[in-house]
Amino acid sequence: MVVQELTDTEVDGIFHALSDTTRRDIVTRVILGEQSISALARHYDMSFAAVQKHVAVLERASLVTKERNGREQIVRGGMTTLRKAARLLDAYDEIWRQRAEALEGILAEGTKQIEIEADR
Amino acid sequence: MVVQELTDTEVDGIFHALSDTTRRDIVTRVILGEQSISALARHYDMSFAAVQKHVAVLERASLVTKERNGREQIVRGGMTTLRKAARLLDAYDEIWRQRAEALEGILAEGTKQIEIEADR
DNA sequence: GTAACCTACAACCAAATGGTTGTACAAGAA
DNA sequence: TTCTTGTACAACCATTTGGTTGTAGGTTAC
Repeated sequence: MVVQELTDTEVDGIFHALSDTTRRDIVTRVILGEQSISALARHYDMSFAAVQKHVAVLERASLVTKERNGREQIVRGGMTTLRKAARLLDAYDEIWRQRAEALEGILAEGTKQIEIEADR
Repeated sequence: MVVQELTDTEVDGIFHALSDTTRRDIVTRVILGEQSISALARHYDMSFAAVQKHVAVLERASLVTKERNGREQIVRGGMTTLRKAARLLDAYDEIWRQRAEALEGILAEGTKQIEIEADR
């Protein structure tokens, strides 16, 4: 499925980035208000370096951006990417509904036998 | 963030399951029409066992269900879980919009200085 | 019956993941 | 200047991941 100018690899990265509770929590915090990495790190029971790595994963997926401000690195939310992921999942729902409608149509016809992509 | 009767571990599993191109493709195929595992396997350049493992990952995340029919194992889409994931991502967008509105309100006030969860 | 097919599962492997500690360096504060 | 803070990055480690092959058992077809 091709949706919204995102490559498969990019989508892989987005969902991988979101597959960790700590990283999702970081996303929540930065969209509520940008934070320095060390400010973020104080919230978690792990080393600064570990949090730094989590932020790097999110940054690679364009879910957050970093911007240096003096000695601090400010992390902000990359909402467009998050929205793209949301719309991607909506697309599955869309396919599902279309298929449901198609099936209703077939049942309404009653006579024709249509094999839907059986492929076996 | 707590959303929709899903534990952190479950959400981890859902996003992890979706972080692989082959697995997303399997989801697409089964919501278009349920398929046996071997029928799915023919589409990919990897062993049957590898596809079996991918299906197992999706099943653990409740993104698909399996039902035996004779010697075949029929894979179907678990759309409710997919919808929950979509709504979860929508929730981030919701937070983002609320925050944007709050910031507008602050700017409109003009006089007060409000520190939003700076935490440093 | 035998043969072919579909599935399950174990064992194995290389690579990636998620954490750690340690070192180094720049920017602010005292 | 010196001290502290914030960051970057390398090295290391245990575990997980994503693939393989091989073996075994249950169905269906002939």
